[in-house]
Amino acid sequence: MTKRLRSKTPARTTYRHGDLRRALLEAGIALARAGGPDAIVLREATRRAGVVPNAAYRHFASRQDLLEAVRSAALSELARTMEAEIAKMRRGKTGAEAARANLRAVGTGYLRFALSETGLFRTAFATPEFRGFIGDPARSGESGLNPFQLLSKALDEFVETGLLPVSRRPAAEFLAWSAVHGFAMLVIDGPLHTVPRADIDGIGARVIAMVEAGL
Amino acid sequence: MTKRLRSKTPARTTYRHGDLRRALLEAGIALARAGGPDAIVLREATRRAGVVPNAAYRHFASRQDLLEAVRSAALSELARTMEAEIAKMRRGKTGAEAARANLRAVGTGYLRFALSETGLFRTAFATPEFRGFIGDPARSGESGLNPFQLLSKALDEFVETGLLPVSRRPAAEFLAWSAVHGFAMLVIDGPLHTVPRADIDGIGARVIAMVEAGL
DNA sequence: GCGGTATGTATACACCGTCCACATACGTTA
DNA sequence: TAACGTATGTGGACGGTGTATACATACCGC
Repeated sequence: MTKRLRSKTPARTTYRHGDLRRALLEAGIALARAGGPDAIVLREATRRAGVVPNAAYRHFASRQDLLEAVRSAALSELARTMEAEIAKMRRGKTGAEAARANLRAVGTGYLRFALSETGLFRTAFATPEFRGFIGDPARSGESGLNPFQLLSKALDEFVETGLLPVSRRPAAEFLAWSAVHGFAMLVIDGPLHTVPRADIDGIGARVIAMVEAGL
Repeated sequence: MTKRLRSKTPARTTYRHGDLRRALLEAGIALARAGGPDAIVLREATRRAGVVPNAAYRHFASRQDLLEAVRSAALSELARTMEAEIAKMRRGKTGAEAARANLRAVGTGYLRFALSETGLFRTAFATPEFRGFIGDPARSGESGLNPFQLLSKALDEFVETGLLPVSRRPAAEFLAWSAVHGFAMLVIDGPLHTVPRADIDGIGARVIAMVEAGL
């Protein structure tokens, strides 16, 4: 377990930092990106900000509090990745065709983020603190919707275009989410970990197809 | 974060312990059961075994190594829970009906374990070390099959009884597993965390139905 | 009965999160 | 403009962790 911990900003001329909270948050995000939630270590974040360990406590109540802030940022970035995928896949489609493309985009965007930003993705789901998950602007994308809400919207459209009977709409989010989230987990640190990316994409597409067919 | 760490066996009359490896493993299992993978702390395990911290290194190369051993035990117990569910649900059924019951039992057994032994379940999937997952007797139930193999067998039966076309058999494990595993995750430390158990069981049944319909 | 090896002990190190007391600079108000 | 209160960063300490290295003890095969 070799650790290579170095300061980005070893010495500061001013006594005050300027924007330490943001600096710590960004250090935390960088750590999470590289190593997941466990890699977010307070002392290292302060080191990178060029500040003494305890300075962090002026801006975050605890390590957990910093982690929570990083988590919000990760969820927000996830939402943006999903939005980008939606915009791309939906182009030029209408009605049921658009609804299908939309739901697929939600799934593939989710997986794209999970597989490319593994550390942040794992951080985003590293704690049971989901209270306030719905409707927190800090966790949303540019549309103002968080990942969960993007999925909900896609499913609403499924009902509107007659692809899903109203009777099966309730809790449908969780069916779809379960499949895609579980798949991501199995790839990230499960039995699919060593499978080549091309195969992963193929199986991922089948997972999304399963959701469409089985919802 | 109050910690109540006490020795089970504070003083030993003999210099040798007798079966320290087992004692450490069982302490590790107890810790994991109560608090998940992060709760497995080497020093506490040795404390419970009534032994000095470094004694652990005679039996486990590192904390990670102990964690790995606990993980195997957890997977084994998961397999046994699934086997019990299979035996229960399959009773008196044959052919396609038995195959369906079998697959459902695999899913519900998995969920039963995930929701009742949360700490062990989270430990079972706490690391990307899935090399050797398939076919390790230490991770199997009484049938000699591990959780993955139990699922595979259930899907084979789906093909044999004509419930699933051979063309869609490859990698079907991962589709089914994704859905159920993801659902478990969303319940354990996701947005379904606060939903009452009765509702969870209902949605869980729909997840399994989705798999059957969409496979 | 002896010697080697397996097992447990003692001591120490670096790292972590966090508490407390202190120092410095900034903003407000007189 | 000077004084002061408050926000922010520092210094030092404590108990916790995993783990390395050197030493002590007991068991086992000859």
